[in-house]
Amino acid sequence: MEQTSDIVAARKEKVRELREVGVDPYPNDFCVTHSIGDIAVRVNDPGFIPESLPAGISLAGRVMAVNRFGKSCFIRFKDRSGQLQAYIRHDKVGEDAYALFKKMDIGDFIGITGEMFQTKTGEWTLLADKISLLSKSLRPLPEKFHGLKDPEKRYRQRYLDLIMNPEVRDIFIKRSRLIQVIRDFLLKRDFLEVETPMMQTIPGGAEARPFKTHHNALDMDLYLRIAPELYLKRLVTGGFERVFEINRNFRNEGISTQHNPEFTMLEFYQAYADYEDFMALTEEMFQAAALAVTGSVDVVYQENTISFQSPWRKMTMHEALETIGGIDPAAIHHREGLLEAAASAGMIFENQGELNAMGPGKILTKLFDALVEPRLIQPTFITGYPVEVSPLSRRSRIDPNLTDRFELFIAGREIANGFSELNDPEDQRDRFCQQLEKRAAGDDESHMMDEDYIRALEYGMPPAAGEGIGIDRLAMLLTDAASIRDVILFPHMKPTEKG
RNA sequence: GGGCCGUUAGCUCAACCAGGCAGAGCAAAUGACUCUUAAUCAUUAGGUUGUUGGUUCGAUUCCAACACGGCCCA
Repeated sequence: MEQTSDIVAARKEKVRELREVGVDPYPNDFCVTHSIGDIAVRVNDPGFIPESLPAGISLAGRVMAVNRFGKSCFIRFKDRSGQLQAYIRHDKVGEDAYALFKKMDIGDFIGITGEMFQTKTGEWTLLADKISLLSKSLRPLPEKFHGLKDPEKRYRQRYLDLIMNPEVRDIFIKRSRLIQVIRDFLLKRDFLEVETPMMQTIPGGAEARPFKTHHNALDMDLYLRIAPELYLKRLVTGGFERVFEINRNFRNEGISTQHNPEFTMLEFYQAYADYEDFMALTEEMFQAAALAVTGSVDVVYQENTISFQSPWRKMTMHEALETIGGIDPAAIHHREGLLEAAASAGMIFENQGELNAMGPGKILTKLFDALVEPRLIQPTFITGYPVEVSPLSRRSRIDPNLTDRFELFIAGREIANGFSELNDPEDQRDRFCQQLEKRAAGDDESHMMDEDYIRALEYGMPPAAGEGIGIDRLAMLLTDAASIRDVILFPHMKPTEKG
């Protein structure tokens, strides 16, 4: 039980008094004729003609500020679309209504019916004929000027953050628009939006630790998905040649400014396309998204300006390690050289088991993550990923140790991962077996065997390309957010002692 | 997992270094005020200083552990 402050007690007393005189503090019968933004935009238009307004405007919103005088009062109230000033006069609304109005507080929802007029400073204001309390607020809002700053409180009580901080509200509107643009982009290209299982018996499609849960009636363990990939490719096999899904993935890993345990991923698959087609498609998609969300293909992100203008830089992993990572080309081609390079780069491997499970490909990508990734600021496609770290990707025709795969890096982070899909069921089985060996050697992020997926491939899957894009990270880029928590409405937080 | 920083009134912050009655602004209450917009004026109230211990005559202040959060590193 939280201690009740004097302020809350006083407001509860007001509720009691209102009920006593027959006023419902929580009615639901007020008829709104316009949004506040609708009226605000009209009256602020240079070509506004006052006669164009209808007589009798009814607006509803939350009271954000009050300037009281003896027998009149200015308030500012807002709804989803905007904010407006209203003027309430004792001689206009009547004595009884004005007396009731005196019980209203900042934070209350009210409905006002009246006419627009201009104050002596020229501000268009709603002059109230009639005011109604729509919902009584019992707790005081944070302070009007400094707002709510405490990050913990902002995340835990996001509703307060949204009420007080318009820029936070704006981020989530942009996030919504981003997802809408991506959805439209894919639908226009004949992709079908689908939903696949969140609860899986074999958590596949990525290398990550899953969350485990339990189905009571079936008495069986299930995993929350780490990726939808294998189900989406089953659908490609089933004849849905172009599919996509925008939905949550769950990974049982640490939390940071870049990681939330549940995050939103776009995955899409297209038959008869390859990874090069998808690099081109990705450029187009990101340009459309940047334009729709920020109005430009050049986006300011923290201390950098990111340009989504085509063409984007492309490098192989080897090239990037040599030119950006400063690794000796001779060292790249054998395990010992790579381990030496890793040691001189100050990388520490946690235990011998993990190290034993690592082939040269894994060490290579670890080196890349440490030395190159943070330095890829402008959009860059990295290709030439080793087969060892790409168990679901098609083998390169030129070098069977590499795959037809790319990852996209922007602002020093991985944003997307795409490849031509491996559709040879025998090769896929071998790859899974190699993953099982790594798992046995101590790498618990290795892929599990999925017999049904192989069976699907045995029926024949058309050649296809697939890609996954981290929506939260893309939203961060396009809203200039430093932390993933700033683009997730309710980021994961540990419960407090009091609950 | 490690390092650093933070947690004081509803909110934003002081006071802590060098222990001695815990303050301000906004919000709130009461009063004045029919054009304010961070309104103004007067008065009033509001605190288990994150939790638990320790040192001390005395702890918001010093020490320890813990909880939660932020940033950085792994």
